[in-house]
Amino acid sequence: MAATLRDVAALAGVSIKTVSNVVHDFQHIRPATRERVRSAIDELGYKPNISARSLRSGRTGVIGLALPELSLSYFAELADAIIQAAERRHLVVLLEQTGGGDRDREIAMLSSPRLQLTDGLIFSPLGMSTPDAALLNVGYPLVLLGERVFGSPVDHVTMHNVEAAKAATLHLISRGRRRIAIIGAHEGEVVGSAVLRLQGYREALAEAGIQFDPALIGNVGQWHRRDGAEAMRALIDSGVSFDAVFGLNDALALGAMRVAQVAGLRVPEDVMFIGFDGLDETKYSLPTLSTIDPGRDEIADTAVRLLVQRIEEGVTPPVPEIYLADYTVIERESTVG
Amino acid sequence: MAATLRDVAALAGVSIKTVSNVVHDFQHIRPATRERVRSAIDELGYKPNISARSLRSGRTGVIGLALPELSLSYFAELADAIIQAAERRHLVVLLEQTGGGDRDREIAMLSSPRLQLTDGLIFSPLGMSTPDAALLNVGYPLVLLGERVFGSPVDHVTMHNVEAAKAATLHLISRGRRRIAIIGAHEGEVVGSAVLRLQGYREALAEAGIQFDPALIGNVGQWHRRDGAEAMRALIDSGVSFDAVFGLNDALALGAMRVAQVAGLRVPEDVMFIGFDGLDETKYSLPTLSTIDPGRDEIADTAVRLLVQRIEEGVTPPVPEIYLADYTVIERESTVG
DNA sequence: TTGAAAGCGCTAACAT
DNA sequence: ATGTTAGCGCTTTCAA
Repeated sequence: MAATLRDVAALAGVSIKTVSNVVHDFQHIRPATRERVRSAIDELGYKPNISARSLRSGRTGVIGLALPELSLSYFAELADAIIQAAERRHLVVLLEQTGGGDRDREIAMLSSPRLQLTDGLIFSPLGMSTPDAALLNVGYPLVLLGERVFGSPVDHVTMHNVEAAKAATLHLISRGRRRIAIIGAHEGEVVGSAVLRLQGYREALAEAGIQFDPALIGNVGQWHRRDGAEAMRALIDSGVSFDAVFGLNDALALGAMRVAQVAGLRVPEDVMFIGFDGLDETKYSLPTLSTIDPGRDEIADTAVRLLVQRIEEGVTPPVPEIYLADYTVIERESTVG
Repeated sequence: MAATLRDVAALAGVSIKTVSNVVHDFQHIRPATRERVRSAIDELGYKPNISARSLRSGRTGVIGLALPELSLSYFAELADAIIQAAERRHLVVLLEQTGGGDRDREIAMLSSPRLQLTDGLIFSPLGMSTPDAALLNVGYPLVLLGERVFGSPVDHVTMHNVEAAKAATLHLISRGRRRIAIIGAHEGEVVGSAVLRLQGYREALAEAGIQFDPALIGNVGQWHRRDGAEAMRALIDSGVSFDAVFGLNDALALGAMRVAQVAGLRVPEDVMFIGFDGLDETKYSLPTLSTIDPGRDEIADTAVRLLVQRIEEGVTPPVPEIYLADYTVIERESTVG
């Protein structure tokens, strides 16, 4: 059986309060006492019982992270960053997967009893959308990620999607490209990353005085590498001419770039490619892929910081904070020259 | 403030024991009573306090998962599978990253107080090795993954590395290839996946009567896509002739295949490729990559099952169980023809 | 079939 | 500077 405060107190010949004081590094402890307690702790291998502590204090030191699925590299890297950010604040992360955009599962997760021993939740939905905003009014600290839900009553950490997509497009334009294809549009959607990034693309075209050509828009189902490959194949087969491709995320761009090369197109000479997400993988592709770093570490760090803040305040604030991370255009071989 | 058992009991006009009985679906409750309690629970939105429950019962319903880093796709997919397997058993997963093979951090993690509120741990080391086996004799239920540590006193779930690598090599041989290059050897290492898989390769060659040629062995530092690309470049530059490549993991194979294609080699006509891990990504590469499915879901499921078993037994068994998952050769475009 | 009550290990208010 | 003590919300004997 594990040692308790009481055991340590008995061995050190003091009260449990004194032991507790030592454990918590309180003032006003005689050095000799502290020493005696310390060695008793070591001798018994005492470790505080977190369940008891959190029953008492109402805090567990655990935060929840709910995201679609780790098999999607973007979310794996996001989880990586969030776990590291949490660790810096001495928090540990309980990870739940909601599946690839299943709205009902996402909503159910918000009231899952499994989150009971969590002090708060960082939530990255993929299926919910703005009309569901009110559902985020849960009774515990919650920080929202992503671009599916806006106007919710909780803190929201997201990125400058429109501006970043515009910057990506302008980057291609600055390289002299005018026939810029899009890979990854979601036909008919009105919310989410695809819509925002497509908007950024159109703004860039408008600014450069290039006419928008619907024939250059490649629609996809999901945002996996395969979808990018398929869309690229369709684009090539359609016979439309293009000299650059903006993949709305890196997986799409990588899949598309692959197909283009196999079809005999040279990158970047014939076609330039840029992606979006700043995946680690883009550093290792051939050629290396230009992309938008959406500030993942900053997003992770801010999300944890805001969550901790809300946890410590104890009450949901009247005005939720919206944080937009800085983005960076990362120029690599796929757009050089 | 959240409702407690006491609140529910008061509203339903019964004792807390009765409420507890209803919550736990015990027998011998008059239907009318049950109903009254049920509606009180609904009315108050009662949810059991897990901290209190686990203080009392000694269980939290949380298991720990410690692995190197989610940025490595293999571990992201493993985590995905383990979280799903845990969910099936109504367990939730607390995820810790030990970093990319940092032995000291791995060892420190084993006695981390952050694991306190965990019923047990699934541990996948990358830096520790067999001499450290005794360190796994921790005081709580532990299941070991991977091929870094053998002979430890705990349950171990791993795979038929040698046999699977042999099967991969034989697959290439059965396709008529004789000059099979290896990408991913770790020079000088005596423990771990690289050693075992290289052994399988050599056994296959021996069985087929093909002489081992050290010039075909590509050494790498890590097992990332980039390392595979670099090793491939070196191999091509060396001028050695080869008609097939066995990447010791999928990332290596993908990186290598890329370089080979850019160098003008046709896959599979000139060079066949096979990887190892069964990453989701191998389904979407061009060409799709043959690989070894090491039974990831089976590994995940077994690890969770064994852990639950140990948690329920309460004591470490005298004889640890070693479970070897089944592997499958997945034949794709990169080895067809 | 239900109730009363002890106590899991800890924190913190209060006492000395 | 240190000790005493009342609960946090739950599970679980034991009793009724």
